[in-house]
Amino acid sequence: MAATHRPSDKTPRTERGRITLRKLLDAAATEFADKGFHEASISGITRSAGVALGTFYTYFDSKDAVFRALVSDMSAGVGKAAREALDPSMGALEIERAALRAFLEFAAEHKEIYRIIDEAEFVDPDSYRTHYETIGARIEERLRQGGESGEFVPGLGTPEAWALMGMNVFLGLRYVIWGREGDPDFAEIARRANILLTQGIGR
Amino acid sequence: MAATHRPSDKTPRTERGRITLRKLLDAAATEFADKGFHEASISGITRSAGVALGTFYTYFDSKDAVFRALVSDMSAGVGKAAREALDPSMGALEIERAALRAFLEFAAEHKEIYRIIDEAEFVDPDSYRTHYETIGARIEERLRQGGESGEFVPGLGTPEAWALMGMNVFLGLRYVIWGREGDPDFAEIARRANILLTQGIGR
DNA sequence: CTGAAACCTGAACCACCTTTCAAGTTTGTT
DNA sequence: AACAAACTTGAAAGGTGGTTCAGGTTTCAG
Repeated sequence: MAATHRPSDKTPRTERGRITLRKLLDAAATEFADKGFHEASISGITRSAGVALGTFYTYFDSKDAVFRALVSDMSAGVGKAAREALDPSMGALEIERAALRAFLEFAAEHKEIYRIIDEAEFVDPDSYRTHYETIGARIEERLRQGGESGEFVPGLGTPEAWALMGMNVFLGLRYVIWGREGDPDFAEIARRANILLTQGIGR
Repeated sequence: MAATHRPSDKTPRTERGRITLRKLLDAAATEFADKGFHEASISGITRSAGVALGTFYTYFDSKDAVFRALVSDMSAGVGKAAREALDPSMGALEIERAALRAFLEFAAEHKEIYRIIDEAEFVDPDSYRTHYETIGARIEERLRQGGESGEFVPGLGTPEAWALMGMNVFLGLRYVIWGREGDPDFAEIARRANILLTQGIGR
């Protein structure tokens, strides 16, 4: 079962324990998203979870441990959301447009997740890297399939996958996290990105 | 002159002062890059600069202030490097390839800079945002000019500029910061990204 | 019902670090 | 030479917040 980072098993054994753990995780997600890892405090987390300070250590070994648990949960959540938005009956091109649109919508819905995953670059670099390498590999596989079906040019690989992923992430940064009054909507962004991706910008 | 964030003028007035300031900035860059903002300590910075702890506060108001000074210096450094690599006599397409290649080479040469700028997202969000918005605006302007000259399709704007910037940043992350044995070299990466950008991946 | 394991509590411990400051040294100008 | 301003020093103040722990309460199997 969802083994944490190291053998110390703090899995709750009673219903009460499971409820407390959930309250702590939710409170931690909010606290980390609001204040960032270092400004966040265990006492803030336990206060907003409504439990005593010491209770935290019944479920986690350290502040780092709860952060890692969150990143791993959330990274899985992103993957799940992406998978659910994609339908293998769609054409390869359509899949990429749908993937970007789903990504933007998911990010808008869960901005707190994105702040936490981004901060993992500094708090828990391994998780951060794994997160992007997993997504990158998935994109690369889609490009390969598009190449086989003849919808994409053949020979697409890792560089193209990372380029596409970077496109998507930065469009998310600009239009979701930093969105401005009067910005085009997500569908329009996905459409323009898709044109760029398919036809390029050259004449 | 490089005014810091707030009026407190700590600019050195003697040669000795300028030397000490430089030693502190260099030491701070290394310390922040190695350990990250929060793990880094003022005493670590002054120790590696070879000055007493208190000397730090002759030149900076706080730990945040030295970090801000570094981000602002480095952001300017990136811009300068980019400008120097580009020659207006090149065609629009060639400019984009040269820009990416210069970016990758600069990043390889100054990995510490990139960790610091990335961490600014959490330590000094305004600088971080300004950094990317400035670069984004510059790219957008190049796309517009390429559109006017007929080398690019017309109507390119902010979304395309951010998509292109994201491509470049993620290729840097993957091939410079996380580079692996057997990866293609920067010229090859820039070439493939350029093809993607120009012709797209559609058939 | 009963006892052991699970869970909860919060004061106190403790390690660490930023920032201050009063006293000393060096630099540059008159 | 002489003085003021610039600069340096490092001990200590002052805060913060992660982590521990001994003692109390709740849960649940037998």
